[in-house]
Amino acid sequence: MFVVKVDASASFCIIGNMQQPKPQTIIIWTSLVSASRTLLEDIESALKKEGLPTLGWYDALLEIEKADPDGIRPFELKERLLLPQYGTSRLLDRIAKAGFIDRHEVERDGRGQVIKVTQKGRETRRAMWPVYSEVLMQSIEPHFTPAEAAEFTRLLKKLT
Amino acid sequence: MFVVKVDASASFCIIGNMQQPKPQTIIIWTSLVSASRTLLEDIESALKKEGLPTLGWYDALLEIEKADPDGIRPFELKERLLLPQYGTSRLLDRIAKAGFIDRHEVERDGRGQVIKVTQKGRETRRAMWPVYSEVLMQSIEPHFTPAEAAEFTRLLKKLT
DNA sequence: CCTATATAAATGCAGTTGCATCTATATTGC
DNA sequence: GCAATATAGATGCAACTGCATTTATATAGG
Repeated sequence: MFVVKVDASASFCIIGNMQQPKPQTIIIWTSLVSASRTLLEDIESALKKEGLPTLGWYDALLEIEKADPDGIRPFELKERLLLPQYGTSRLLDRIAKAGFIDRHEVERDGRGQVIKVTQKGRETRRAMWPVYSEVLMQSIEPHFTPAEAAEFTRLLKKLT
Repeated sequence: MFVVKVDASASFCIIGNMQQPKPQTIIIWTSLVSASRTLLEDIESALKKEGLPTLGWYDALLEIEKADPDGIRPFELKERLLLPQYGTSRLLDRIAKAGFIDRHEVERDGRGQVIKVTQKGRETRRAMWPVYSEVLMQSIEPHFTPAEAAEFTRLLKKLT
């Protein structure tokens, strides 16, 4: 469930002499959420239209692929994707069921496993990129001059 | 499932002579998602810590409250919150079960209903605002001068 | 060596979402 | 007035998420 609305008008929000956010702050917040939500939905819907997996799978496949040829441990993947442990475990279940990764036992640690991407996984991720990047290009690039893009990047990074 | 990773390096992404996004575009995208995701999580976790409902409820309660005293139809709410019809229907179920809204029959249309906020709903939304706005202030305001905030707003709005 | 604790990963359960469909009432065109 | 269609809203089902707990193995301390 996403946020779109914030109302800071006096009648709805001012309580005693509590410090209030500046109007600009609220505009930044709502525009930020609405921009990322829209982009996200556009990308997911383009992928779905092509019968391709979701962005979550893309991210996971990319990280696993980057770890080639050694493979990657689920606990490492979880840190790189900023996912909870159980989320990673189940995501890997689904990706494995689709045949995009293999799970291998690991030498020195009987608790663990090593994940490696399959050829099919590589090809699928590769097929996703043009769809994914197309939406990014169409939705972002027309709006900014190079100078604006640089400034935008600088400002966005302050939030992270 | 959220996106954090995009890789546009040649080895992973260049396919034939396909047009590629500029590096800046990808940085904008990833920073945007990661900033809004972080903020969202911070706000949700602050609300949860206080035993308050989620942001989705906040938005809905606010819109319903703004429609006082006439109330609002679910199909109007759905448009204002940009939620799917079934999502709205179920969100209202849950909010009603918590006693934050009442559903009334509507005069001229036997299919429909009118939603009105209850006193308890009003109080709950009011209690959420300080928690919500506190995170916004702390996470956003320290990073920007007024001029930067204005420029950031301008750039963000281009994406919507 | 053996118990206590820490780490890797899986899982049961409840809540939420997306999708498709269904029910009920309204509106339109004949 | 009546059939066809449109609109308001609910719901069954499958997939996904968060939370808490569980299983299995590793490591540390005595």
